Amino acid sequence: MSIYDSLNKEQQKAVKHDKGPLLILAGAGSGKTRVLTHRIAYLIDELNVNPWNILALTFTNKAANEMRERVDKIVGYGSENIWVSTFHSTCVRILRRYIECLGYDRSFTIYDADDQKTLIREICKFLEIDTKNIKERTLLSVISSAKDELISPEEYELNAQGDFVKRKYASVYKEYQKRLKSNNALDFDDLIYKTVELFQNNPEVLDYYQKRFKYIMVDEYQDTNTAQFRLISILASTRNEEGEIEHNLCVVGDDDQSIYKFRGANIYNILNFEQQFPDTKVIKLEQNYRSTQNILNAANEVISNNVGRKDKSLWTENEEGEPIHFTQYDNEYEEAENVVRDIDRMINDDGADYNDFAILYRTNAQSRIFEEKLILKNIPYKIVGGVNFYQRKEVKDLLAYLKTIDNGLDDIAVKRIINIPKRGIGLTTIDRVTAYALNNDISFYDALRHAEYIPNLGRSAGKISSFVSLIEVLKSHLSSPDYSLEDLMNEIIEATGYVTELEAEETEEAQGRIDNINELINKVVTYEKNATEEPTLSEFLEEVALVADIDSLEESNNVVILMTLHSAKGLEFPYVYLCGMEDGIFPSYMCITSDDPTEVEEERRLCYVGITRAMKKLSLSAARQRMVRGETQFNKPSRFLREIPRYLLKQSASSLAPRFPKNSSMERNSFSGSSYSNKTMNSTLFDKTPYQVPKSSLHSNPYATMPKKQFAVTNAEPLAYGIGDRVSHFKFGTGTVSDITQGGKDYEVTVDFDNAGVKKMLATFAKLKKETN
DNA sequence: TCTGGAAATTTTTTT
DNA sequence: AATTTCCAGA
Repeated sequence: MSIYDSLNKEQQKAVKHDKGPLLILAGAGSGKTRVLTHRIAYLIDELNVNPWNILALTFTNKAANEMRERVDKIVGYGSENIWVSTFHSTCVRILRRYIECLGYDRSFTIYDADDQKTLIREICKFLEIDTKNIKERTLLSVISSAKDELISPEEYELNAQGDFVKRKYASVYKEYQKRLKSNNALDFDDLIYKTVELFQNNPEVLDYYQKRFKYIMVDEYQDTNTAQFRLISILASTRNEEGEIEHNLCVVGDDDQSIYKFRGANIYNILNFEQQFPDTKVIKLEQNYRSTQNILNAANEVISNNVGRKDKSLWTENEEGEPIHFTQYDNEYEEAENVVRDIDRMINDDGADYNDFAILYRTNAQSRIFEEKLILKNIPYKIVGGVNFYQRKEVKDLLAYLKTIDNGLDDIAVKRIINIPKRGIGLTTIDRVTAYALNNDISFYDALRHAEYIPNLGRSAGKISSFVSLIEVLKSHLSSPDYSLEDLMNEIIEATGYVTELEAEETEEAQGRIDNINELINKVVTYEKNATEEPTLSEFLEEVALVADIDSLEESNNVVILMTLHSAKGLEFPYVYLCGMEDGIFPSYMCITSDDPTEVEEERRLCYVGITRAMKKLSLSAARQRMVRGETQFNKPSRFLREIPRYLLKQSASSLAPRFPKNSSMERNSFSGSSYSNKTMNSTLFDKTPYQVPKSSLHSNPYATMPKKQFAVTNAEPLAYGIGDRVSHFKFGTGTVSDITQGGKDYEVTVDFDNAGVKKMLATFAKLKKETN
């Protein structure tokens, strides 16, 4: 049997595509990652493509790691040479090698949103811009969009001629870019922008990567922005032996799941792909292996209200399943309490696991109430998103020390820690040093080193010089051979008394901060242990800069997951609670009041994403009354609820106050009223309730039934070896089988190889032979 | 230079 | 409601 037999017809077509541009329109749950990984395997095993010539791009580390893991399992040989990584890491890797061509130093640092804001604030002060009139975040978003569109500061300035405000923006953008460069720093957008610039200005560098990446694959293509599009298209324009331009570019995406417009994503990248790349082959994957028919029908109906989308419709062989539940509660507390109670009941009565559940919402702020109720019920949970670990004050402080040691040009980092802990170096002193640095065209840190020559510093000069010598001592220790990054971290904590100070506080909050610091030390240790080459401070800081919150989500953790709809993309859960379904919350107030109708369409796509996360049961809820930023709001049920056909919905009465919106019959369930009538308990929102709850397999583990359906293939033959047996692999040599588990259609075998370490692989592809002696 | 309390501000989503 | 910024006083 072949590994491709388990794929459906369309999936096979995509996998077996040879050369030229390929657009795979993959609906939610249609097995796109399977297609991507199998296509990589096919290229290598059947078309003899060198693994070294393959580049696979994703948006999150999580997606990249998953793809890497799955590719490792099915590709026979050389899978470690395939370049699987995120856009941002890929660009960093390229820039670390060649950024000197652009006049930056190779040890550049990466600025996060916080650093950007600090920098913008400094610039506003410098250019005497009143931040009451022009907000920092406006400036940041203007600059970010410009970079996403590959518009340089000079070009922006040219286009801003007649417009006073735009000219201001232009001056800030110009200064911002100038300072980033003198700080030897790049922001997130720069990573892409500068790589494109590098390729455009240095044909020999471009040529190298074009020859290397002969086959390029892009996941979540609908989320790419203009800069990323340019990056991909330049890279993918290679010449074949006959000297013709060839685009061996395979993109996978779903225009209906494009939800990152605010981040610069350009939906026309996917909508116009066929025009951009003539001779594109288009393959649609419409069979869904994830959800019940009811869930898919609801999703299809909702998304059909959008115009200007590629026509497609998901279908499934799965059962009809439960109806979609909707409950309107009196307020957000009741909503949270009942959702949590429902989860608790299903865990106790139906044998569901914690990680079968996801609570999804539009904004991070909605998570808190759920968190409180989960704690009350003693249910383990994890909140994805919100304040990232690396954004915590204590973590940022310590990282700023590391950055200062690593790249003395990073003024933002130096200024952050110069008075942490308190050294009696205040704003006045910092301003004087900054002015000196500016006048002499040196970095802030270099100015500190010359503190004795700076006028009017007074007693501060001595304080500064002791700070400088602290940093210099740490630097010199780091350059000695036996000194690890862990040692450096500990010495920083020791020298600054950071933890001691927190311990003295004796509060729970301080203890939490100490825990975070210990966690950071763990990350350093893990990094050093796993580093493939000599661990460096730069590389550690880079790894830290590019993590997303979703990356740390381990499927093995048996906890209830709480996150925003945005974070949920790409994931699936048996039971999904989609909360806060109210006009003004979801869709958001901003987009309802906007005169741009495409904004509601983007929210609708977000709704589509949310609905299609659910495998077995989807529960929707809304609150009549909700406190938002200290103000009580009375919201109507979301307009998206009206777009779900009533026969798919089952409305339950909220536990305390069984009240229903007024005109609840005749037209397609209209939730128009903000006043309520006193209908009886038994009435529903709709004029008929034809729904019968099917006797579905609620009690069984959903993961056990789904994958079997997905791969309708007979089980693999019994294995010729068992746990403890000695086996041999054509590449990894001999080893001992340490574990065998039944996964889907195949056995997953864990082998502890004598020379290659522990590997997990699928029995069918591993072709292990039992050692007879 | 540092502190605490009052006042202002939050506008979705995030690699 | 919660967080950040502002400002007077020590």
